[in-house]
Amino acid sequence: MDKKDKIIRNTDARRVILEEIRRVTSHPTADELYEQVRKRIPKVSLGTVYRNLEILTQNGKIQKIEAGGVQKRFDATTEKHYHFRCLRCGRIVDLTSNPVDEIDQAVRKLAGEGFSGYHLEVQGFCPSCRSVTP
Amino acid sequence: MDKKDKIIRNTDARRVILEEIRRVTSHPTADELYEQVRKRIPKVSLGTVYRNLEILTQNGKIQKIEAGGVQKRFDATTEKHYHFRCLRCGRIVDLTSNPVDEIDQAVRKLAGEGFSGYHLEVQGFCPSCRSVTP
DNA sequence: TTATATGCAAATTGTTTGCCTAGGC
DNA sequence: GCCTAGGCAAACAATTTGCATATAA
Repeated sequence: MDKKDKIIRNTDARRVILEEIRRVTSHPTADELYEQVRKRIPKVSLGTVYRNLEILTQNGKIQKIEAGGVQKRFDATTEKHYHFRCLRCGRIVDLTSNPVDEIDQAVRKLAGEGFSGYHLEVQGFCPSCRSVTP
Repeated sequence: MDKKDKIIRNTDARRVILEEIRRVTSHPTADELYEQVRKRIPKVSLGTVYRNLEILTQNGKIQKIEAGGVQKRFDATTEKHYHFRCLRCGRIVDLTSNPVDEIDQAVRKLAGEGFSGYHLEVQGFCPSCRSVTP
């Protein structure tokens, strides 16, 4: 039996976590959710919340907002450009091709003028990671 | 004297950190830089690297790639949409207006087809944070 | 000389994991 | 009954901070 065929049980904690995240539009953090869930299941643990958020994400029920990655990275280039992050090795490369203005315009159309900047991160597998076993 | 007028000294550590980050295009993490800097200033400390990266970022000499934020956030909406993150309070709101396809297209033009997804995060101050003291 | 910067270590913060028990199917 | 999930606490990883000393200006 494949690892992905593991049976996903329908537990209280899991159901309540999903309900609570669906109740709000605030994009809660793990421990904001923990606080909410605790009102309904007082003995739930933070570990359970993290484990279930991970599982729900794997199953496409929710999404983890995960631009960024674990460690912060630094960039000597301060001009506008975009980033490609490899989902396997974590490497970041610059995307410097031309549609900068195009994206700029679309973002402006989307967000108005009340913003100070934006960050576009394209994700996928970099060439060297694409050539190894999945 | 304003806090921002603090005199920035020209120290060895600071200069070497900046040189090292400029020497590469790999968007190093703090401890990758620490390893590099250590080759030239063996007794440098990781704390110094972090402190200087922060200062260099404040001064616009480098940029911290900081989509994300410290804690991960979760989203019950799995359809494509974008996020606005308030730089003061950290709140995230969805940007769901229409130029989704426009941005999609521009990203495709930018990155080709070899990607699995992307994340657009617009940053600024949200209305309630805009109305309090800077 | 004096305020800024550093080294070092300890503290914090966010997240993950091991282990043993509970509970869904 | 078996195997996935949960609780709890300890382990981890990344980053920040306090404090005494060093150093640029």
